[in-house]
Amino acid sequence: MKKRITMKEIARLANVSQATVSRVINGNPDVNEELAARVWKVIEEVGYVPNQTAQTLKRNQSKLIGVSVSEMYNPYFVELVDHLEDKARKLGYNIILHNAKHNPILEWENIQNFLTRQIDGCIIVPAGRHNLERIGKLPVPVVSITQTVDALDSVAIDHFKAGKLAAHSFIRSGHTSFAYIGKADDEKYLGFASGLYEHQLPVSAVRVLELEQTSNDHFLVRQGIEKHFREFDAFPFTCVFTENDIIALECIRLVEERGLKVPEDISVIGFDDTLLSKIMGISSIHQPIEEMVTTTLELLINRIEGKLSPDIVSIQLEPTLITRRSSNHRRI
Amino acid sequence: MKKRITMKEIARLANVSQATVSRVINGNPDVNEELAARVWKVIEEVGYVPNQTAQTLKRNQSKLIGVSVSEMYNPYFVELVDHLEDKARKLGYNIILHNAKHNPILEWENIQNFLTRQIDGCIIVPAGRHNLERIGKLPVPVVSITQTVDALDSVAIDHFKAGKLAAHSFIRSGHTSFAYIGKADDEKYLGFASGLYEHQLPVSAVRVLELEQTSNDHFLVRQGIEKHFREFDAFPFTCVFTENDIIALECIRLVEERGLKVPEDISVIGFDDTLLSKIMGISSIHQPIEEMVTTTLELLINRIEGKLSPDIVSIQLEPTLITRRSSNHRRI
DNA sequence: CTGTTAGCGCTTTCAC
DNA sequence: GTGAAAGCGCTAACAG
Repeated sequence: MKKRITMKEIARLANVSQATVSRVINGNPDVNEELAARVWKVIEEVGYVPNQTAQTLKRNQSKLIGVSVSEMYNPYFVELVDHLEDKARKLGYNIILHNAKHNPILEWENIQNFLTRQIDGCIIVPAGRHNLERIGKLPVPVVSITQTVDALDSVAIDHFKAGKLAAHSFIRSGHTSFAYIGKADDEKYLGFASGLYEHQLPVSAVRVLELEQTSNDHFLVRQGIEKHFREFDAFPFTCVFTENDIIALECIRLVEERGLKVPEDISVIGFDDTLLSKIMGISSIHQPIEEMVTTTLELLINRIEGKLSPDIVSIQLEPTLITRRSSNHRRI
Repeated sequence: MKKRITMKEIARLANVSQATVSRVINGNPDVNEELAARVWKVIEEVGYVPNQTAQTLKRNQSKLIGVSVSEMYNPYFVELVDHLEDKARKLGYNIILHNAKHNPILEWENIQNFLTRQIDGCIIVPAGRHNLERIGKLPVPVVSITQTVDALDSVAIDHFKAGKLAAHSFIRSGHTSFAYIGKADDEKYLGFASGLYEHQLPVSAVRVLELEQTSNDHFLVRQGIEKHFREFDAFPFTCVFTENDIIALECIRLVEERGLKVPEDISVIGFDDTLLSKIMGISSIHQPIEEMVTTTLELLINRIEGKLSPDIVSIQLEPTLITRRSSNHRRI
């Protein structure tokens, strides 16, 4: 464990001024080549790395982006974070990650902590709506990812359209009685209902099984679904659209435990197209993660660099339905 | 987007010196209560947050811990990171995360980047052995988590013992022909073989199916296993121990696709006891994540604070076998 | 108890 | 082209 080396030390060893070392490191073109070479040599030899903290203080930019996600149970968010970290690093930024666990108080604390670290910008998967207003007033740009919200720049797929996709697919397969599991005040449910409506199916054709908890812990999700299923002797629907893949997976397991077959008796379409659905052969609405991440970072960095007009930017990407085994069945 | 407020500004507004504001913020007990109240009031009013970058520079400690993981495909590492972040934050530290993707060059770049950010310490899931030597020479303390390595402080379960647990369990269930899927130069394989040896079973009783790639991408894992399976008309073993749960899961799927039953025809024990095994009912070696995380942070922070003798600390925790459906079957 | 001051490591005018 | 010097926001002696 050797001591950290500073620029001053490099300057001394290379027999130049600190200013010159700084110029060399920052690629200032008008430094004598010979000097530059001497400086680089010393830097290599002693393994010097610049102190980014001091740079941050001086330049008033940290090259740090705060990322707040609402949870990590859903592999979808993990993929998101993984790509964000990778892509941001390639753009010269580092990420500082917090998991708000669906807790608005924690979310706000985390954001305060980000501020403390002098982040240049912030990307959030909002944990509810509680903090949105004050998040909009932060001294740094913020982009909401995966959720379109009024007061913030955002990048997300069109959830309404996604819901329609699921509805249309079920209808084309001959289903006439439907279920939706998840939060009902969600665009994707509204889209689903709207998709049915377009085909003259009444809203009453869809049974909403609302889950109490917001967490996507498998065990809790399972309990939540089970509670609804216990009310049925026979299932009053032949297909289920779920808020996410975790719910879809647990739904399928519970259906099968009751001796019914997926997709023959009950078809299922999930949401997010995560590893879970890929592994388990579950049909799912695909979210283009890489595109969302690229778009989000572009937007955020443009904001950081002040290149955008103050109007809120709301980017909606196209959802697609990936059909796999769980809904690959035609009724009648 | 308002401008960031500094301590100087607070001092001006509260009509005190900057030093006093600093004292108030840092909870220095000998400040006049009335003054302190006045300062706090201003802080609240303008929503001031201290600039941790400046603190870092001055105090020469960043309260930042670098975390480098070898991959994120395995949910085990996700859980690890999630707990690390949570626990570290509660101890006053933030985490800066990098995914080395099993790439030693990337791993080293990431560590350099950590240094640049003035991390106080570093926690790594080593991506191979390539960088271990120079990692040991870093100017900050480093703890290896999940893997015991010679040159570094480490916290991990006893993989050798874990392998034995799996072997003993299979033997007790009446198995006499075994397979291991994963890297063969792994302690857990050695333990497995040793467990068989203890019961007078020859090393030849275990068939090693080595996977070429280190990544745990489901698709690649599946391909790797398939390649081995294609060589068999009938499986020359009745039970399989795998390096991790992803391999276990894909193994089970492939066995079932061949029309065989798990656990009746082939029993399977995985490793890590991740969500995957919990959801899918796969027997698995449990790793006590929370305990590992707590222990690791304790160790690292003690090192940071210089409270430990220079000797390398290698902590081995107890593995346990969680038996679920995939190995719950007695032969003959 | 409170204010003044120096300085953490770096960048960036401003002279030379 | 290169060096000297000021200052980013904060903490910690040191005076008073």
